[in-house]
Amino acid sequence: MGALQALGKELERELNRMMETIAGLAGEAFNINSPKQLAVVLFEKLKLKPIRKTKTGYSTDEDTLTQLATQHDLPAQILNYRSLSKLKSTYVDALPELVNPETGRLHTSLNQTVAATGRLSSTEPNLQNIPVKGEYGLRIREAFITPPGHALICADYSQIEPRILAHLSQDPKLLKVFEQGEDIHMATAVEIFKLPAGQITREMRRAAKSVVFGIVYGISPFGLSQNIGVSQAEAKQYIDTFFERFGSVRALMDQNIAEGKQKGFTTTILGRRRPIPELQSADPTQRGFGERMAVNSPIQGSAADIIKVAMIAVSRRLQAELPSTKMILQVHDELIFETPEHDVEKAERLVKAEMEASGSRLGLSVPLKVDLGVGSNWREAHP
DNA sequence: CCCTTCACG
DNA sequence: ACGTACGTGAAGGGT
Repeated sequence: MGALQALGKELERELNRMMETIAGLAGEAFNINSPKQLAVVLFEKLKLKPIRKTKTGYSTDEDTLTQLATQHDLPAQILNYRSLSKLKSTYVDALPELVNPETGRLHTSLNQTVAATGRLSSTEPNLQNIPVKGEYGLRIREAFITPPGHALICADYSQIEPRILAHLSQDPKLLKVFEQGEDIHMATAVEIFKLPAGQITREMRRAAKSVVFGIVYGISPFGLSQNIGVSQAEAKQYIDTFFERFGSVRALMDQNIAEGKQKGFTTTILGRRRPIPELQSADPTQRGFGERMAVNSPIQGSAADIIKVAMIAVSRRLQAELPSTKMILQVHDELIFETPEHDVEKAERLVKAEMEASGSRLGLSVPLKVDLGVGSNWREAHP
């Protein structure tokens, strides 16, 4: 974690430079970390158009500032400042303080009874939200290193939630995509844009990816339109076409909502229940929340079931066959191991095999696929 | 202590 | 007309 001290100094200098630029653009110095003070500068002093309100005032969140960036130079600078400030306070400054003096390592707590869907959660520190994007994010990951002679192995499930969607819905087209090892987002794009694969652009594939995410989250035309920056009408068209082409998915969503309403809870493939009282609410907004939870919980929760089954199987076999290889973290769809260098190849094979086998153990009708990465730090090891 | 924001899957 | 994509945890501001 010594690397983080140096990074902290660098970020401090960078943040100070940005603070001056921002004060110049704003015409005054103010606390950039205060949404309230920022709102005064943006919406009263500079007279920019507010996008939407929060409970306490005008929003200055990322989405808002991105839109305001077309009117003025300040919002983009604020966004830059915010992202660096976040990394510095939450990770670069905080993590070294939490290193255990006895072991010289970070030890998280994994909570099994917090997340309503059955996922684990991680606290003090949360090691499930360590940055993974951007120059500084990657440098934070580089600070997570192995002892000499050891390596990290990262193993993550590829597209686990869409695979579960295919299994739960038994949609013939989705099942075929995964059985044949096709690209789910390309296949979705082909369907919703009604074009051959050769004519699908990167933009179209990206939009299709958002549609799949949207389905898993309990989609609305508004949410999708916001996410991919098209009109609500266009977003609605994508969704309608998706359901036209993947009819069993709509049937699954309807069934999850109806059953949740009737029983008061939803269920995962291992029988874990999530109560959803909102489904019985008279308030349409609350009911909407409930319906999205009813769609998402069986999917997110079944993914949690699968990785937990895999963790038990992997840990059993490691103890018996490669006792020096340790499972050190779970991040929802990925497992991270520390292993002596001479065991890397055996450990990789064992981990991949057991993680992929947990799908068939639970009777999944689609294959699971695990990607592997190896390295001496967390950045290198990330697949 | 609540609110807002933002890091991850 | 209104609010509107799922699940978390941590930091900082402000009351």
